[in-house]
Amino acid sequence: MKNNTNIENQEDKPEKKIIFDENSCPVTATMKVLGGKWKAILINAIYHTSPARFGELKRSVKGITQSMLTQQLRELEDDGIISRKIYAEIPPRVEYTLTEFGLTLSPIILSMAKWGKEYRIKKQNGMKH
Amino acid sequence: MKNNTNIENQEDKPEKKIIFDENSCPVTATMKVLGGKWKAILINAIYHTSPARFGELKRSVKGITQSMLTQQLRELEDDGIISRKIYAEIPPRVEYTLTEFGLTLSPIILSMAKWGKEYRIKKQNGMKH
DNA sequence: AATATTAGTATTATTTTTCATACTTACACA
DNA sequence: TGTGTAAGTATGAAAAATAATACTAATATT
Repeated sequence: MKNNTNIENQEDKPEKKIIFDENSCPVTATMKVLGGKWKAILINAIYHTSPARFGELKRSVKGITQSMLTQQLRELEDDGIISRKIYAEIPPRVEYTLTEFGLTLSPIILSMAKWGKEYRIKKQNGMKH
Repeated sequence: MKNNTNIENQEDKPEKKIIFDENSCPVTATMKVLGGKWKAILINAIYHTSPARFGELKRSVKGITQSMLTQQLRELEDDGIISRKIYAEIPPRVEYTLTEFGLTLSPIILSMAKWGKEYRIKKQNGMKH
């Protein structure tokens, strides 16, 4: 009786047959909105500096390119997270704010910020596990 | 006084000069651990079926390939989120569980699951905003 | 008349992620 | 002797994400 193909084991550990599907997992759904290299930091930035102008975000979010910024802001807008207000001025002025729905992300953003800080500390201390 | 380059406006809306840096934003740090196509659903799956065997995950997480599964599990292990227990049996048996540190992700996972569900509803209803 | 300003767009490259496929190991069982 | 099993590795191809660069509009200021 050296291996696990015996009846005892098979009966002791029946397989749990829950299915996890990309298209129905609510955590994955959230990740589709917050995922990628820039969404989280952008939401965080707008959360802290709202209303945020385009150029202001371009300067404050280090490393982002103009085209990425435009693209990511559009996607967040399409997802109903932020709103875009255009002022009919020259040169143009556009202000971004979190929508009411976007603000419902707050618990996620806050818990992620908290966790991220502790993860940093753990990494600094050598990640002994 | 048609545009915003007048003194009044410049004084009314001074630029907030907070800097958001990829490498120091704690939200981005968390995203590096949870991001990508499979991490969130995997954590969720292990969270619900722990201890989870490799082949069990391969069958329950729909669409994931064997090599992706291996790779993502290794990264989660390297990040201290999950632990891998190998049983010296033939055929092999390997069980994955969330570590104590991995369990500290629970508030994030739970708030993301909750939000994801509401987002789905909003999308179904046509996303009027 | 030339230059600066803001918030973009368009296009092409490069990098990163993900996928598909074939291969491996050690033993049990037919 | 050959086949099945679980948990992988290795390799190259394809797809997706991100970056780099150049361009635009309308007006104000110099």
